Amino acid sequence: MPELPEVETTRRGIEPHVCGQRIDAVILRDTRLRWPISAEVAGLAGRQIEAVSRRGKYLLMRLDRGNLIWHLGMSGSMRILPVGAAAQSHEHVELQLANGQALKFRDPRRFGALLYSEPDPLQHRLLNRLGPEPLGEDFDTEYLHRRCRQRSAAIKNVLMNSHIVVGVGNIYASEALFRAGIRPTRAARRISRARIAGLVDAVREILATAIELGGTTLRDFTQADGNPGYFRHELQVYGNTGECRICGAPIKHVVLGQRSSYYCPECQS
DNA sequence: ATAATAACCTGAGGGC
DNA sequence: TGCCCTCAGGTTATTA
Repeated sequence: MPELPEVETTRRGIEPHVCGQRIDAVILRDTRLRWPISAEVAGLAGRQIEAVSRRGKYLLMRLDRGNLIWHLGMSGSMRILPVGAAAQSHEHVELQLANGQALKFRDPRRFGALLYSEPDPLQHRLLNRLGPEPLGEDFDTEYLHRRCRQRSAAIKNVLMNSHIVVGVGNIYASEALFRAGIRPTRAARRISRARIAGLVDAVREILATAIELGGTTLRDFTQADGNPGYFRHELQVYGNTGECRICGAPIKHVVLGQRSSYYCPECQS
């Protein structure tokens, strides 16, 4: 479920509650995530959480010794609730903190992950080859144009490739391409530099706005306080089985790289 | 190296 | 009500 805006929303939601807190207890109800949760995680009681950051769709917690690397997968979410609150279904991990609050990780499909890394988590094999942050300076026209230049793959698949740029998932890829006026099926190498420039702007604007609105809630995503994200109301094409909000043409639905994709055949070429 | 495909898992919703 | 099917915000591993 969560793309960059949802992960950033989660980060901002939990940070004030967990930063500087000692972990009193770790409760592992189900360790069968994308990768099994290692025994080291079970022994983290007594450590202190010093910082919560994000790299792409990964949430990183720096402890006084070691680091936690979280991924929300397709259906993961985090909540802050008082210690003792009844556990929901699929609430696989709970960190009970010295302030009486608990960080709860819920993930019905278990595509998420919780990894422990003693060294710098950015050097972890899952993170060390990620592309630039879309809201950072390294993601610019020159960069994206270079990465697209030789590629015959559809631009939407390129945008969703975390080794090219992180954080852009199925919803925001469709929305950014609509905003940029580019069909998701277009071969990346067939897009002019000028239109790539527009795409870079579109990606940045869409993601920034989505963060401001607390992400997109379609089904089960919630912010850490339980509220939904409100970007859903801003969606132009994703999940739109009706007409283009700009020109009225019927929105097209195609499958690209096994993922549903939506575009306006009039506004996007 | 790049591109396409299968795989991981549960739940919701539609059709019958 | 219940069964069967399809689909869902992600990513890795495997194969051409």
